[in-house]
Amino acid sequence: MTQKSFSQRVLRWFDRHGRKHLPWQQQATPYRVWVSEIMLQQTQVQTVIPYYERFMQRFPDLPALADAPLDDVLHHWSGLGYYARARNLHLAARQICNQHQGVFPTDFETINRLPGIGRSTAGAILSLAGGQRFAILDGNVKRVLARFYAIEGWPGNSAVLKELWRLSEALTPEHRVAAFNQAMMDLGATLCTRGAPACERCPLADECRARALGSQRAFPSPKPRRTSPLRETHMLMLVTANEAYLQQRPAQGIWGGLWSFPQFDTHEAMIAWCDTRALDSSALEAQAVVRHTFSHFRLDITPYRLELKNPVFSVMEAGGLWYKLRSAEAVGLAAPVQRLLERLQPPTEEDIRHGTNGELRKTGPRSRRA
DNA sequence: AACTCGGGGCG
DNA sequence: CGCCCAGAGTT
Repeated sequence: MTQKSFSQRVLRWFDRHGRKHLPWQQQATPYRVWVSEIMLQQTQVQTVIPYYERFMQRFPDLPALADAPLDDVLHHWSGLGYYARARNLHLAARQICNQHQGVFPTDFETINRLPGIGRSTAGAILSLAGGQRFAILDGNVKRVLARFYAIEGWPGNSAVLKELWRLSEALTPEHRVAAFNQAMMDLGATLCTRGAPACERCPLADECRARALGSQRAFPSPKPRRTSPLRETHMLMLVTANEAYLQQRPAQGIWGGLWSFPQFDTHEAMIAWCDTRALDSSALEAQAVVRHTFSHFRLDITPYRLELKNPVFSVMEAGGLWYKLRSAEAVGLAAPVQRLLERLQPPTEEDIRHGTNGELRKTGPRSRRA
């Protein structure tokens, strides 16, 4: 598709369906666009709007922002997160007032050097507020372009990023740049969404390569995860001669609905749990760490054994059971829990004769949902 | 519970 | 240059 055809389609769509009544689109001065762009880097439009209104009421122009104490700026930012951006905003406002007599620069390089403003934000300010022909490349535009051209690779990779910038530059029209850039962001934010793109309403759909491949969601490629993060947990193995105490995990999340030992982030939390149930936490015996690997992270489990004479009623609560070690109960067990249960199983004389280690090994429950 | 976002800062 | 980070919202 030619640049002209691409931008015509996008602009035509914008005229019919684009957003034209956002607060920063009214009196789109460089200052107002700048503040909106910084807020929108971290938060979606609907959330930003009330913050933006309050911010503009308090800091209506560049001098108002530059003259304000940082604390006041942070106060108006609180709840948005990413407070370093508010600091940069304030710092840049002071720089503009000191070095440019309070007039927002209209030169790309000058704007690009201000703290917190990079290539995309500089382009957005100059195009949306001044109509200058500069391309942008925020997350929305990256997604639209990566799909339309089926660009392989993660956009954090410099070669991929360079290619996306090249495409964005090449597609940016000479005229109506503000509408075009706003339209590209709107397309990404409202139609070409990450999870369920509404291709049937997209003006580019019939030439979109990702759509032709039927794999819109594969673009842009996700960030490659090399070393999965290592997490830690502590499991309490409350055992009698024949039983172990298990709890059913919440239906949602890791090991949803499966049975597991009581689990704690810290050893201290485990001790506190024992103490409130009149269990002798000084008798806890730490066992060898078990490493379990998930698709996205590794989990180091530190098991602690606490031997009891009899099943103790005081630990019982909703979603708990005393698991009979020698009977294959029909409950789903998290994989590492099953391994730990096997270890708990004292070998019978028969096991010793046959060189096996307990009946769970032969007939133990599989990970079937309870 | 993982992923996302643009820019800054690090080695 | 490649990698990680801030942090609240989204999926």
